[in-house]
Parts: sequence; structure tokens; C-alpha cells
Amino acid sequence: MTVHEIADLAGVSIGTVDRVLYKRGRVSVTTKARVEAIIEQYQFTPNPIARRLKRNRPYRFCAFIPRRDQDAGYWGLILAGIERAAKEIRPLGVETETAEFDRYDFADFERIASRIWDQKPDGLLFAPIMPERTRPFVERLCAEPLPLIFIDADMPGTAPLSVIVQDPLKGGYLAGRLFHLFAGTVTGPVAVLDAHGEDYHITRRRDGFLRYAAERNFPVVVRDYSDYQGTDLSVEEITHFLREEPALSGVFITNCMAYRVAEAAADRRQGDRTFLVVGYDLIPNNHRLLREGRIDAIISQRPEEQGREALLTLFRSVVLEQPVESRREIPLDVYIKENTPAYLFC
Amino acid sequence: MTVHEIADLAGVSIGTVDRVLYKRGRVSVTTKARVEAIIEQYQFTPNPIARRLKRNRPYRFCAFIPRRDQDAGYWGLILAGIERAAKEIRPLGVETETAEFDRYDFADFERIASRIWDQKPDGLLFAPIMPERTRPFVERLCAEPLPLIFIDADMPGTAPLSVIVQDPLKGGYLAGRLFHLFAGTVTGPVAVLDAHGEDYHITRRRDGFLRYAAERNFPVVVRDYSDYQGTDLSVEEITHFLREEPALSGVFITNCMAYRVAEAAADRRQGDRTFLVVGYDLIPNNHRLLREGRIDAIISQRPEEQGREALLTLFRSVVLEQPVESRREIPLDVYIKENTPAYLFC
DNA sequence: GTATGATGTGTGTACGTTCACGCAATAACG
DNA sequence: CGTTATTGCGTGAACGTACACACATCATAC
Repeated sequence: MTVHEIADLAGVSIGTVDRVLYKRGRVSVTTKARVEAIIEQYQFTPNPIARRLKRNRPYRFCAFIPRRDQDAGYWGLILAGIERAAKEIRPLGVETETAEFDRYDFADFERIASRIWDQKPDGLLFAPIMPERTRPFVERLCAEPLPLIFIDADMPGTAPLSVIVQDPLKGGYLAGRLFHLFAGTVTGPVAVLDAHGEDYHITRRRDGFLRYAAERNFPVVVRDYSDYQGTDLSVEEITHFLREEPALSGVFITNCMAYRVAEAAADRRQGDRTFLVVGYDLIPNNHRLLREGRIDAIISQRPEEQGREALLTLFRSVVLEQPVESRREIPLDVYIKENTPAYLFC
Repeated sequence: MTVHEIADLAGVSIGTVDRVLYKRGRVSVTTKARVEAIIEQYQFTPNPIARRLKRNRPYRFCAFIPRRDQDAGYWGLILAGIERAAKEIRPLGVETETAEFDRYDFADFERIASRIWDQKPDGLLFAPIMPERTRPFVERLCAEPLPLIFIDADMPGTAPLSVIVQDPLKGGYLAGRLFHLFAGTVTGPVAVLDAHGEDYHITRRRDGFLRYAAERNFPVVVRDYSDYQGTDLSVEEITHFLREEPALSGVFITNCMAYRVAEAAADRRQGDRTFLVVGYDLIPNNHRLLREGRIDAIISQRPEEQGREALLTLFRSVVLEQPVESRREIPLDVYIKENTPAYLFC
């Protein structure tokens, strides 16, 4: 179906159909009704290819995430997925800009946020961390309204186009189960290092773990690092903590710093002494230590897939005007030494 | 860059540029060289959107896979991914037909294969099972040549556009490791039910398991079902086998029939008696039993993702003329009760 | 009664590519 | 020398949409 065919069927010209379609007025009520009936009857929808050609200017999307080196390279994995999708949709007339901010420097965030605001992109992919501080920015975007997709976390009370997330409670519960699996019978208490900073969804991982531990009667020692900023959870700090808790049978760390734990716990894993290390995110360091057998298990949230899907979803919604699912749940991937891919970005 | 701009720079008309681009002849050698130099200099590549509009007829892709109900619904999962991708690229002028064949009836395969051959699709997605019998068909396609993507398995000696596979050897090895994890110390021998029919890559899963077992000194009992056809590995058959092997500590089954094993082993899992069941593929039956705690672990190969990626790759290659990776390796996903999604097709 | 404005409708053009066609200029041939 | 091919190149139309513009018609105003 084309506007021409609709016009012919209605006995009018394409100009009239166009005015009806885009409510430009200047159409008599009777003609309008007739055209609308035919559009409805044939379920006419404008050809996105012709529309794309006519428009003849690129769509501009922006991916606004923490710096690729932060969280030990976690955002670099997200970025890899974004850049892959950007390449895929580029020939379809989409320009993607990636804007990275320092997640531990709010002034930097505001600076870059206002730059993005000024250039008014056609769609935005955003990681809503630091929820209480970035909320005004998000609310301004929603008011615009500007097509918005959240990645990695949600921000309750806002209504973006779509959200791509993983269930942190289930993840923590799964971590508990993995502990159980690896340890057989847990002898000493398990430490949970909850290094979340302002990311409250990370704390939910701790809650999930505690739930499992309660069900199975694990003793648990929780160490809260709510003032955690970046990579400041040092090997020394962890070593110090481990020295205070000599009876521990292992550590579950709620963020991506498992490699630091593995470093600090190296002496406890000598020979046949078991000391379990379970954490999150297959970042380069964790990937290496997992392959070396120095980390037992890593839960992953497919960061490359999240980045790619977010951008493709934006494309489908904004350019193709397809309906998109408002929430995409990422499965909980378990990586142990034996299923860790040889290279990242496989 | 457009053909117009190229033409202006070369001091010719767009018709001449067009003849150079598509080698239609009727261009003097000097003009040809001049135009080619400018095309090269500016890295001109025709606008796929305008091209798509001009063409004004859909691309027709065909997905040629076993019937959705076969292998206990495994192909239905693949199909779900294919259909999702089909919806996504439909507005870009791509029609996708899915043709299902009875994988245990070669005559049916040939009938449908010849129908596909006749309608000459613009691209084909094929699951190269029954390699020695389907090889002539594939070789004819490659000779055409017709853009071809393999899913689920490879066919050595042919050169399709791309292959989407998972490493079966590593998968079997991983299954061994999972046994070890769940059992702690393996007491009795482990049975490997190798029900592969003509899919030799499935037998590699057995080999991987045997490698792990050899490294850890598991005793293993292998039962070969090379004459396996469809769902004919009945609960009775497995029950009978288990009765012959009373000392078994569990079963690893190389295909998707773990749910039958779980049924047959139900009495051995009563109370605190442990009897492990590990298998492949998160098909509906395995999904259910995994959630009920009657299967211990399932290795999955992301069938929905495989189906979707295969079709999207075909699109990028044929329609957008983008280079595509010749091989895509699917990670080995591990599902245990705690990370099994509530619903399939999440 | 003429100017002004609002209303309803059709036409023309552009986006960039592709391809059929037209038309010179030159070459080949009887 | 006239006819017919061949070579080299330009032109025009079409794909479907979006939007500016033109042009009637009729009401309102002075």
C-alpha cells in the first residue's frame, strides 16, 4: 500500500492523504473521514525506506555511559556492544555518538549532560546510575520527550521507552547456590563484600545472597562499602579484612572487583586449601583469573549484548516506528573456568 | 557522497558513473579510470536506502530447518528467534519464509529442498544436519552461489557466508565439570547416553565428557544410540538401562532428552538420594524439570539468539552488503534451577 | 463591488539509485 | 558515398514520501 493507492481509492490526491496522515488541516470533514476509513481498512503505514530517503538527514543517537575504563573496564564491554550496533545501523542513516562521563565526578556528568541536551539527539541510551543525582536530567529528557533507553539499571518513577536489566536479587541468590555447589558443605562463614557506592541495585545482590544463606543456614559476614568510589577497594584493604576473619570459607563480592579479592586471597588458595571467590562481571581481569583458576565463578549480565540491544531497540523504535518491549530481562550467565570463552567479545 | 557528486567531480554524468560502477561497458578507458579514481578516493558506496527504494521488490529469505516440534521443541526455539528477526527486518523490505522438514524423513527433506531451490530465495538459513545426505543440496547452493548461513552445526568442506555454532567438545568437558561440582566426589560410575543419530557434532559432546572423566578418573559407562531417531529414546528404554547399572551416580545425556532421563531416574532421586541428571538444551520439558529440581543442570546454546542472529547476519550481508564474520561462536550457557528464567523466550 | 482572507484540493519537486532509452560521433562495409 | 553498427555519453523516469506551493471557491469586510 502506498499513499497513491490510498488516494486513488478515496478519489483524492496524495496531497490530501498526506494532510490527513499528518493532521495538517485544510481537509473537509467528509473527505477526512473517507480517507481515514481507507487507511484503517488497509492498515496503511508509510514505507520507512521511502521516508528515510526523503528525510535525507541522519538520525543522531547518543550513548551516555560511564567512562570505558571505569568499573575495571565493565563499561568498555558495554561500549563494545554499542559500537558494534552503531556499525550495523550506520548504513541505514544513523549516526551514533558515545559520550562517556566520570561516574565519580558529578560535575563532569553535568557538563557532558548539558552538552548532550544542547545537541538534541533523536534518541538517547543512558545508564541511570547515581539515581538521585541524575534524576533531574532524566526527568527533563522524559518531559521533552526524547526517546530514552535505560541500560544496566532502572530508575523507578520514570517511563523510558525501554529498560534492559538483570534481576540482582536472583543473581545474589544464584551466587549463594554457587557457593554451596563449590563448597559442598560450607565450613566457615562466607563474607559478602557489598561495594555498591550509590548503585542500590547492587545491594540487592547482597540481599539475594543473604536469602540463600538464610535458607541453607550459612553463616555470613557482611562488609558494607557504601562509600565505594571506583577502584578504591584495594588488595591491601581486602587483605586486612581477610586477616580479621581467618575462619572464612570464601568471599562473594557484589561488584566487579573479584580479581582484587582473588589477589588478596591468593595465599588461602595454595595447594588443596579451598577458599572460594565468586563475583560479578566478566571484565578482562576477572576473565583472566577465571581462566587461571583463581576465581571460582563469575555471574555475567552480557554487557556487550546489553549495549547492542539497547541501540538496536532505539533504532527499531525511532527509525522504524516499531513497538518495542518496555522491559528486557537479561539472563543470569554463570561462568566457571570450563565455559569461559578464550577471548572476550567473542 | 552520491553518484551525482562523483559525476560532477569526474566531469561526467551520473549515467557514466553508473556504467563504471556496475561494469556495464560503453565507457572509454580514460573516463573509466578517472571515475574509478574518484570513487576510490572518496570511498563512495551507494546509499542502501535509495537502492532499496529503487529496487522496489522485497528480498526473500528462507529459513530451512527441522520441524518445530522435533527434538522435543528445540527447533521451535530456533524458530522463535528467526520469527523475531523476521518481524524486525520486515519493514525494511524483507520477506522471510520458514520451511520446516522432517529430519527423520529424507524424502520430505528433498521435496521441500527442491521447492526452495525453485523459488530461488535471496538468502538461505540452513541447519546442516544429516551432513552426508544433505551435502549435495548444500553444494548446489554454494555453486549458485546463494548467500547461505549455517546454524546449529557446520558442514566441513563447504564455504557458507557464515556459521553459527557452539563448541561441542568444550560443552561435554563442561558437563563433566558440572558433574564434579554437583557430586562433590563421584561415587559410582557416570553414564553417558550418546543419542546423536547422524549428528556427529553431538558425539563430540561425549568425547569432551570422556576427556574430563579421564582427567579426574571418573568411571564412565557409555551407551551409544547412533540409531537414535527423534523422540524414540523412551522412558522405558532408559529405565531398563538404569536397572542394568544400579551403581550409577548419574547420567549425562548428549542431546535434549534429559527430561526422559529425569523421568526414568525419579525413584533414584527420592529423599536425600542423589542421582545427577545433566543434559543439553533448555527446551520446554527440560525447563520445567529444571525448575522443579528434577534435572540438575542444562547446557544451552541460545537457540533463540542463534535464529535471530542468523537472519540478521543474512540481512546485513545481502541487503546492506556489509562484511560479516564468517564464524560466530555461541558461549556455553549453564542453567541450574536458580538461574532458569521464569518463562522461555525471555 | 472590490479587496482580503480562509478553506479545500491538486501539482510539482526532491531525496539517491538504477536502468532503459536517445543521440551524437566514429567505424565498418558494400 | 550512403547505409548500418558500434562506441561513448547524457537524459529521463521510477521507486514512495514529504512538503512547499498554486489555485480555485466562497465568505467576510470596507
